[in-house]
Amino acid sequence: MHGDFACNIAMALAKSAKLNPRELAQTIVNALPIDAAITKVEIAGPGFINFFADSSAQFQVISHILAQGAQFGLSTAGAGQNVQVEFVSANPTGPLHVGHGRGAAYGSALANLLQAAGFNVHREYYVNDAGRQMDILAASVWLRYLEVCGEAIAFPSNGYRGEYVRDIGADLQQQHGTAFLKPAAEVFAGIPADEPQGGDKEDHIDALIERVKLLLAAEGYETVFQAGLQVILDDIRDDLAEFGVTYQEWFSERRLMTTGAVAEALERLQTAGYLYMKDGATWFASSRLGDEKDRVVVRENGQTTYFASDIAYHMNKLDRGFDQIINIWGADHHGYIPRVKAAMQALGADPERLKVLLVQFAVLYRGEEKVQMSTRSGEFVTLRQLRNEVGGDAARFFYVMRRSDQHMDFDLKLAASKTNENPVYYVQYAYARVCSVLRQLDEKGFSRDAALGLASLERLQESHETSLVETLSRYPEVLEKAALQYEPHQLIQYLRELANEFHTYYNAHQFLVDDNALREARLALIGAVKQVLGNGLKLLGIHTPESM
RNA sequence: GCGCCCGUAGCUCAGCUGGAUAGAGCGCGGCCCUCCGGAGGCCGAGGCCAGAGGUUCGAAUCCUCUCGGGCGCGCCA
Repeated sequence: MHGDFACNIAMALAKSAKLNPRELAQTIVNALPIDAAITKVEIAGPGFINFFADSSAQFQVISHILAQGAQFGLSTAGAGQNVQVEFVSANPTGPLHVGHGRGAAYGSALANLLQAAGFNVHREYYVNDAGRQMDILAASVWLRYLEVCGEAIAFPSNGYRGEYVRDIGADLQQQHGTAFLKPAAEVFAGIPADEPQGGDKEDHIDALIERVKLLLAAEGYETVFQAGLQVILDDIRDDLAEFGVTYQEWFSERRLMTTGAVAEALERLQTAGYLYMKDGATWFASSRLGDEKDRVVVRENGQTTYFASDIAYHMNKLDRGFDQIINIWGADHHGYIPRVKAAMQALGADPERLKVLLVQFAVLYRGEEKVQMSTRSGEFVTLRQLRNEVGGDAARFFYVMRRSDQHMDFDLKLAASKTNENPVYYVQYAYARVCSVLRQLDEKGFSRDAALGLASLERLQESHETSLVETLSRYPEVLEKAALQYEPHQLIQYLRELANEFHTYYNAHQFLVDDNALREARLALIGAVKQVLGNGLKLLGIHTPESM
């Protein structure tokens, strides 16, 4: 602010010292040792102590940045702790939509940040490939398949109606011909009416699922099920990869069930005395551990619940020895946190090891107009459409630009625009501009002498230059703070600030001057700017174009 | 009804483990070198930080209440 470093200790201690803050500050200043790196100490305002650093000490950061390159800014704050970051984890029942996009951009940026801060990061996607929703998908695929085979189907109102389901049904027909064909009359015989016919859509679809399983038998059902799962999961994987989001592991919920992990988790809860029977179901006494009420883990029909899988999943995470477990969830799941923490506690683990970060939904706009979305009718904007419309860089930038735990308005028109209204290009342009200047070197017949630049840094006496150096030197602390507070948007704020200072400098001074020492010093400075912009953008998963 | 989150410039948002004159982008009104890329820069107008109390030397920041908005309260996932 007012000094290179500021200190408020005099005000904080004024009361217990029974002195007024400025007097106390003076006493402290008088007692300070002399240090060559500090040129001046001042008392200001209500009692702040401001320290001014020697400029040559400040300039050293340029040499550090250029020497360390991509390593500059990395810290060891994480001390090699193992952190698992689980994010997106959308049900594989359809393509990712824009809501998942925010979790993807945020989770991926956060994971990169944590890694840069010295944590050992494990990125994971939890695949909900078990449960009723997947059965509904399998049934939907099969019904579309029957349509392709020529059967007349009244498609259930609660089924997955998206086009992609038709495609999967058609593929199934291509690969297996009529192997799974059954007459429509047989499929629907005795099934309770669907909602449009005055029935209950849930009863209707559940009965259909039972019928599909019966008619296809276990093996046939598995084929249809896998056809749907694999196509959709591959699509999600490709989609995320194109968005710059990759994982160390895709963790299957089904695997938890088939390996007996769910049963084992329930046994452990049983042994610990947290399970009881009521109304034919098995309940977990989560209310004893801070939850609002107890939760069912085994349904009356003998099926375990999603929550039971999640208990097993978190037990598995604990067993894998992660020091920190980070779950990134949609904000609509916030009520779910206490029961998961309760489960961890019941399993004998410290619930503090789990950190749940909530991502609020983004509301889409095209200019003034709100984009309506509805999952049930299959009318939603997919992440892929978003990327096609605005580009991956703009999408990531916009998603991460705001605090993740706050609602955001996402203006597609603005994100897609290639004008100065769009903040994405602002930062990239600064990077490209430095590249452009460096290209100009040759054209102007200058040759590079990096050593001369580093030896001439004290020539950088313009106010633009000293403040740019100050901003560059802040990068490591910004990075570390953004990581430890799980707030990538702090990094974006910083990069915008750095880009702004660079653009201002660019407009105020010529870099390619005839004075060799000054020119090289300036090139060293803007080279450092380029490096820091590049390091930051890379962590955010945004490209660094050399020209635009 | 109960619980969680949020109300900061015309708009979108930073700032929130208390600190100096509350910031940025867009929009709006002026302006910018025959010179490295004008996707840039400079200047200006624009605020009772939703409202009311409280704690404190000091509150946008912490506490309480009111008003306004979002979300959650399944043997769904």
